[in-house]
Formats: sequence, C-alpha cells, structure tokens
Amino acid sequence: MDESNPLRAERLRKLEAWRQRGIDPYPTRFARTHLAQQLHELFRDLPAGADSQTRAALAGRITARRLMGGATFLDLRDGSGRIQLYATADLLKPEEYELFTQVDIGDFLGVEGLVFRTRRGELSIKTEKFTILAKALRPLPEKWHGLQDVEIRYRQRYLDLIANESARRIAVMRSRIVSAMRRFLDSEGFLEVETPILQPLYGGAAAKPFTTYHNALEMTLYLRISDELYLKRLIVGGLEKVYEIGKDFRNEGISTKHNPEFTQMECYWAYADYNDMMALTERMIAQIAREVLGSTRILYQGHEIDLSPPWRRLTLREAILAESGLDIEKHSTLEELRAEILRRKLQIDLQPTWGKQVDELLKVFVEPKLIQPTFILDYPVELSPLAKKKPGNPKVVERFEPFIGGMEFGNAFSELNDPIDQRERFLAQEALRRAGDEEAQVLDEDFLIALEYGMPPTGGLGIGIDRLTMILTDAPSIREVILFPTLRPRGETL
RNA sequence: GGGCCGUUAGCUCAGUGGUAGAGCAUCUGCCUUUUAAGCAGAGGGUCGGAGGUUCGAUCCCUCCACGGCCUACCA
Repeated sequence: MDESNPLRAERLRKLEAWRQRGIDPYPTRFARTHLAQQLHELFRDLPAGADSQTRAALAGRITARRLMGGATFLDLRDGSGRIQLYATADLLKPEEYELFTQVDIGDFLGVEGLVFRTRRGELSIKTEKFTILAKALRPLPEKWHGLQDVEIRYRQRYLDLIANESARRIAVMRSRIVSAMRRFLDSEGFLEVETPILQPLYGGAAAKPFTTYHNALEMTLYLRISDELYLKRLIVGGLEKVYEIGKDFRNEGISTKHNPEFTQMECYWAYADYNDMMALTERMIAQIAREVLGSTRILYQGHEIDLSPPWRRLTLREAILAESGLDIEKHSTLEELRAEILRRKLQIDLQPTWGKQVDELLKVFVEPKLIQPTFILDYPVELSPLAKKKPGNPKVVERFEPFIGGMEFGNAFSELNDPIDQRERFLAQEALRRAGDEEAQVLDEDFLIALEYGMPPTGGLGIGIDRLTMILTDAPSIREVILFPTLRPRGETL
C-alpha cells in the first residue's frame, strides 16, 4: 500500500487527533482479568437479555464495528477467541463515547465492564472503561472472504493469521504436533540435544548445501543438510537415545513438498535396528495424532487414513514388482533395468545409475499409491551409504521410508557402524562425485575416526516435521504449514 | 530450467478495442441490544511494469517482474 493511501491518511489523522487530546495511542501495558473464551465458558448458561454479576477486563484487536447511533458494538478478538463489546452514550461520558465510535477495525483495545448477554443471545461486555492499546494505520483484509491472495498470505503471514481461521489452526496444530512429539520421545527416554547447524563439512543426506563463510576463522562453512553424523557421534559417546528437532537446509528446487529450509526430527537409539524404528515410528505418529486430533483416523486430501499400528510393511522390490511388473532383483544392472523398462514401454525417465533408476520407479509407480501408512523397506545399498547391509544380501540395506497420503515423510535405517565398510561407502560416493553427481556425499574423516572408537548397533530415524504437519492438518502444500516459506523477494513496497 | 494460468480500488471479485464496475472497507448524515446491522449520500484506480499494433489499448502482440499449478531438480 502506498504511503499516501487515503485510508492510511485517515487513520493517521485520527491518531494525531487523539494525541492532541492527550491520549497515548501506544501505552505500555493492560491488566487483563479474562480471555474471551473463558467468559464464553463461564457464562454458557447466562440467559439472553440477562446481566451477570461479573466485571471483566479484556484486551485484543477490534475486528468488526456496528455503529447504531446511541449504541455501538465492536468485536474484540484475543488469543483465545472473540467477544462483543457494547457501549452506549448513556453509560459513557460524551467524549468517551465519541472516541469509542472512532475506534478503527484493526486497533487494539483494552476494555472493562459488566459481562451480559444481549436480547439476541450474544455474550457481550457493557463497556465502562476502555483504553486504546495500539492504533492500526493500515486497514485489515475484508471480513467476508478473508485474505485470499496467496502471495500476500505467504509474504505477510500476520495478515493471513488475522484474516483466516485456517491459518491460525495450522499454526497452532504444528506447535502441538512438535510438542506431542517431544513428549513422546522424552517419555521413551530420549535425550534432546543440539548439534551444529554451521558445519565445516556437510553430510548425512544426498543434497547440495548452502555455503557461507566465517570471517574470524577464515573458513568456508556449510549449513547442515542433516543432523545425522553429529548425532551418531553422540551415540559413540555413550548417549544411548538422542534426538534433535531442527532446521536442515538443502540448496534445491521449491515445490509443494520442498522448502529450502525445513524442519526435521532425527533420533538415534543404541542397540536398536530398523525394525525397532518402524515400531517406534508407528507408535509415535499414532500417539501424536491422538493427542493433537483426538483420533488416529484422519482425512488427507479426500482420503480417509487410519494411522493406528501396525502399518503395512512392503519391501521396495515387492512394491515395484506389484506396481510396475518389474523385478529389480532380476534386472540387477543399469543396462538390464533400462532394457526391461523400454521393453515394457514404461512411462518413466531414464536415470544415470541403477540405484537412481530404482528410486525413480518407486517415485513414479509406487509412491502415489501409498495412501494408507506404509513402510517401504530394504533399499539398494548404493542409495544408502550410511545404512547397514542386510545380512545375507549385500546389495540391500536395512532401511525404510514411511509413506502416508502418497507422500514420503521420513527415512530410517539400521545405522552402519562398521568403520571399514563406512570408509568404502564414502569412497564409492567420492567416485560418484568425481563422475559428476553433485549430491554424492563427501568423506568425513572425523566421523570415520569416531566410528573407529566403536559405535554400538544403532537404529536411526528422521521425520520431516513439515510433511507430517501437512498430513495431520490436511494441507496440500508445504507452504501452508511453514509460517514464512521461502519466496523470491519483492522489490516494491507492500 | 520448461509448460499452462494469474496480476483491475485497502480487501474480495466482475468487466469491455471507445472516459473503469460491484460488495466489503473509508468518509458524511440518520439510527440506543446490533451482529455479513440497516437507510441515504460521497470519495477512492498509472487496470503489475516497459515497449509495440491501432485514430484510440485495461483488453490484441512482445518482453520483463512476482505468484500459483504441473513438470524438472530434489531419497
């Protein structure tokens, strides 16, 4: 909005007029006695037209005005809900009543008065005293349709939160999801820890990093792409159950499922394997749903989904075989796999390696079908340089990814704790990197040294908090569950 | 990166190759239990930006900016 906007100029005019009358439009504090929601609960049984015995002091933002001449109604919204304010020319001094009628939608007001219910049944405050707590200079979005413009909703999330109940709901739900997850992990005996976000070497995932520079140390640092390698160092150190909830950063494209910075929970559990992590995952997600939604049955994008354990378990090979007819075990080289894809005329892009081709088959043919909670297990070793090989099958690792609603939202494995094998895997990744794979992992000598001191058998799990929130709030885009999603900056003033 | 769509008043949206429309919001007047309050009136626009075609462009064309969806990238 332009600085010279007449709506803003009008509000500035009011602000000045109030100041000239000795009113401070931005005072420091206001003592509340109640929240709106408390009053609705306390006076649920107060009949229409009746006064209560209670005087209450409330504060919040004015969201609607109904001026009737000698009487004025304002809607006040606080963090808990909405309540109506009522004032008349009889109850207030003339200059006070006039000021009450001049309050704009968007202004913050503190008010004190008797709680009563109007003839039409609306619980209200009979205003005896009121204070301007903050003058708003810009008009709020329109009251019927709320704020629709997605660009404004993302760029100025505060307006989205003011105007749209769904935005408030998602923000609150996300907080409760994270909180419930913490409670669950704490109760399971996990220790919450923090590991570096600025790292001299990045690792733990196949992704391109963001790069930055530390002036005093004169060194390049990377924003972490995962927490994994540091958390496993803690397992080496004897912290047997650890977790971290925090931001990871991946320098890649943006989509409805990807934001360059996203929140992940990673946990590591000594003496456990990926079967234990599967059981942990399904119990945790079901528990979070019960706490946050009151049920393990959810609706996601039109699908009824039951989150109660046990979830379906399906090997990657079985899943691809079922959905594409292709047996990746029989076609165990890139050439054979490609030949079979072409022979079957499968609609899929060809990939540079066997592992990536298998991953593509999963993504195209299997993932969209995984509506009900499903663990896909046993991934190709070349896609999983940090996971332990499956006993008896050196081409496959003990790894799973959980899917709900056709979306992957995590990753887990029996952690590789053999330092010799780990070094070989890193070296294989280095070879891929030299061959042009920018996302191949880099060898982390410090991590290898840690493993050489001995790491117990360990199960590890990562859960994408943003995607989990999408699933539990029925959000179609990751931008709906991230308060401030990454957007290209806008040149012009708001 | 590619394709498609969008951008009109503070907000939500109509609309046309010939001087720009509605509702809400704002302002003025009336109105003392209203609640999408009501009634009467008024103001408010570089029609995203820059070029082009045309007697004339908000509309047609090109480029640009931003956004959305799909796709690619990304376990």
